[in-house]
Amino acid sequence: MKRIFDVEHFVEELSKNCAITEIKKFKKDEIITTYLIRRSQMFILLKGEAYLARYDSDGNRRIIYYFKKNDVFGEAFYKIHTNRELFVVAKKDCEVLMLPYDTIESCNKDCIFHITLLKNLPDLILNRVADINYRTELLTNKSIKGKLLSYLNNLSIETNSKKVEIPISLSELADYLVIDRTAMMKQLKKLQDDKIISKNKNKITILKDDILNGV
Amino acid sequence: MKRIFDVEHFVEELSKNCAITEIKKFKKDEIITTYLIRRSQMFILLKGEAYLARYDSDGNRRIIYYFKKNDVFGEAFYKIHTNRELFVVAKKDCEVLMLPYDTIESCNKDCIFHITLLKNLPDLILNRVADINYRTELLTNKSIKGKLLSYLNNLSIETNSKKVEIPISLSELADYLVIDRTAMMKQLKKLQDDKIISKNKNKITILKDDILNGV
DNA sequence: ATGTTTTTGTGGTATTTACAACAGATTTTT
DNA sequence: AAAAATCTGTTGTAAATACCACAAAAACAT
Repeated sequence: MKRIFDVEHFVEELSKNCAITEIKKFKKDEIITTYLIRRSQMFILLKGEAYLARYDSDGNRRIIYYFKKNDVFGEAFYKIHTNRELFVVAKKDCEVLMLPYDTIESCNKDCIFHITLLKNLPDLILNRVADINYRTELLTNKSIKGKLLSYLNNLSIETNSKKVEIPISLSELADYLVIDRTAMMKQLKKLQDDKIISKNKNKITILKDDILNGV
Repeated sequence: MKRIFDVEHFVEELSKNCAITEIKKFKKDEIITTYLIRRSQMFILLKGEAYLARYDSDGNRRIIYYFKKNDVFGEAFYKIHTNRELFVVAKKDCEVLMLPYDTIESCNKDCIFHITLLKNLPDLILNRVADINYRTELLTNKSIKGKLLSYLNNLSIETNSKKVEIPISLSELADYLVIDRTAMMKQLKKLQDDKIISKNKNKITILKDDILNGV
């Protein structure tokens, strides 16, 4: 497994050397940024959790992504061609590193902070891309059963174990897979009835060898 | 709209100066690469069309992405944590630039080819990310109607016109939106009955002002 | 030009899913 | 420690969707 550069740790050590670094703190539910206009800014989440969401005209919230530590975000990752505003909101108290594009490169040549950051930025971005691709692949399943089994199968491979623990709440999982929570519960029950999995709260044991068979 | 660096044009002009550049041609239906093992290679599509697909044990093909000119792809964009192989296949005859990671930076310092490429790679990647995010956002719609209207609305904003032409076949669109084609046709018909759109083949006119309202 | 493949289009039906309503358990906030 | 909020779990029902079969139109290949 590829080791991920830990921005938080690195920032603590080196940010004092750099004059233009800006770290902002956000309380739960505060808006970190929006994607409506170009800001030529990138953000790296140092602490806490956040999500990217869209609010439709009925006030319904649709969550597009959950961001975790070391995740990179900002409007640079989006085409601005939509009339609905995207918000990044702090899910828990957050600490965010703000990176204006233009100054990323223009900082003092000897600034070890920016040199190191620049060197690691592509990896951070690629890591983020892998996350997005991973989710997209889950979403290319047409059925709830397919989404669930793909998700569980991936978890199982990642942890190299048939016993997996879903790291988010089942409510969030339903959001993440873009399915109705209660419909998901029914499928989870059916998977238990069919002896494909066993389950206790968010702890799930995969009982079959190739659960993706026939999905 | 951001101008995209055209790799094909650039390659034609400069690749002769570089010894390690490799361009490969693929015939329709040939496999360009797989994502099962780490290859430390990145690919840029210069000509033609390709798609990323997964084949399940029943031999069913599930298309994850369609790649177009200037698109960057490779296993670097994926976590390798799945036991199902991903293939990139030429949809039409293709020309592909192959970039081994390690040599991207290690080529002769004066090689203008690699210097230019390196400078533009982040943009190419970000552009690809925007595409992926765009699709993910479409897929976060729970209903066929929502997916269709989001898609049409985006097309309309992009072209700044109420009359849009779907650039792919309706079959491919259904794949792209991960919905059954015939179910999609029914929704398209319903949208016409409800006077939200009018349609002739793949030419669609949006009749309402805010079609996303209530989606 | 002719046969082949792909695409568009429609209708029927079984299945899946979303939605609503609710209650107890668990977690978080005050 | 109490109150509030979130989460898990279940049920019933209406609505949406996938799947099947089929035919005409269009695009493509020989």
